Amino acid sequence: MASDSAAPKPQERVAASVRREQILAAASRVFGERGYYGATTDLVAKAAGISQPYVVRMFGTKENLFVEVLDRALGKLLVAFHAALDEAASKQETHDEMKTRLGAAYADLIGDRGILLSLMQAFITGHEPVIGERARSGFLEIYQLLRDKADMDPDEVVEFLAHGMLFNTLIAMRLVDQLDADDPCVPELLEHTFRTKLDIVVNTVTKNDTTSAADARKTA
Amino acid sequence: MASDSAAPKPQERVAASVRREQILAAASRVFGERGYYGATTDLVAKAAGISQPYVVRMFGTKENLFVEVLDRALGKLLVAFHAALDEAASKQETHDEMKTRLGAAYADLIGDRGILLSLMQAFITGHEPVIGERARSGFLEIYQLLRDKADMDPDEVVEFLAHGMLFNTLIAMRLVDQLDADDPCVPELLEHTFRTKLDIVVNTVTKNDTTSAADARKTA
DNA sequence: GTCTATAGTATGATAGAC
DNA sequence: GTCTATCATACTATAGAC
Repeated sequence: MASDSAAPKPQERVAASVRREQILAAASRVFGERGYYGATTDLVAKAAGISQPYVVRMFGTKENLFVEVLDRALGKLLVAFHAALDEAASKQETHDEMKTRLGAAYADLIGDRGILLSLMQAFITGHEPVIGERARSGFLEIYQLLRDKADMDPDEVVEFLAHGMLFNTLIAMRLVDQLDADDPCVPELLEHTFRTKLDIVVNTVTKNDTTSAADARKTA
Repeated sequence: MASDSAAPKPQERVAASVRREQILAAASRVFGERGYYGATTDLVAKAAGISQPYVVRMFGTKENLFVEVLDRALGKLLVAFHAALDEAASKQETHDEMKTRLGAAYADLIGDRGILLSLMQAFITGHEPVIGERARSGFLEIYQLLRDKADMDPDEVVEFLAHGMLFNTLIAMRLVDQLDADDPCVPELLEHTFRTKLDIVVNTVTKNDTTSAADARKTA
């Protein structure tokens, strides 16, 4: 109800590196919601509170902006997994404890819908030469990290990734927000997928949820 | 190399029901590749070999066309699963044999990239009121079919769905086409995901692959 | 570091002919 | 059943001022 508070018009001069991150965060939400083709540089600009030509000026092309959004998401994911593994190692946790920790790190990261959805959008854009290539190499990087640094065997990694993809889908579909639905299947499916009580699921998933991309559209 | 053979200009009068199916098939490919926002009615028209206003005339709005594409995909999926279950029942197969049969039916269906990708695009568009609602109810229908008619317990269903989502992602990402890549992880990941030898995977996945959406774009 | 103005193109949908 | 013509809007990217 707080008017258009999500995208305050800065209009002040800000260090390029700061502005860069603001734009990337806004672009994650817009690309996540509308996909590579459907997102517009103007929507990104509005979500970031700056002018459209400035977005283009800073990133050159829409394709390049998307690739940078993807790199940022993959980077955060790799950093989170490395941190979780280091933590598990330092505490001499068991293999299963480490896997739980990895799952928690993942759930925490994709609590940011922009990150989650822009990753999914990248995977679904595999036919674009530049984006597809980066998506594939990023996915393989994660596979290798889990197999080598987390010491999982291939079947274990596949299991882990498969559940991650189902997480992604349920959150993207917004089934998590449908708990009040009349269908008793919804809580059943969610509890069995997330293997934990529902209130924890909802808290984790809803925590970082931002709606700036939608705000920008309404404001437009 | 066969020029633009994929989208022959019909120009003849054809029964509306036939034209309808042609447009839906073309729209599946276009929406699958470019998403709901990024697809255009003109691209759909070109892929179907008819004029853009005729697409709008027949389906009213782009949103309605997308919903019909989604319904068609969900319908095919449900029919395929029901048929697989009936077949398994008539042959008095074991629970595990039935699950294998379901997996095969799924792999066969998503050999059509248009179906696979437009389903994924629908899931990722959960924030659109009409599309999101249909995507959620369709997903729940599949969940219930597996749990009740296939007699799986919730954890089994989740396991089945999770692997399906990983299938989807790997195919969408076009990792399957990257077997010649220098990275030995690719075949390893694919073999463990699809739990079968690679040549079977590739044959199944590549079988129905059409490129008409891409053709339409080049022709434009 | 950031803007306004704008060029050139593409968009969804309607009107109306055949 | 299918088209051409067209309106009003929106797109990416560039030019150039401050």
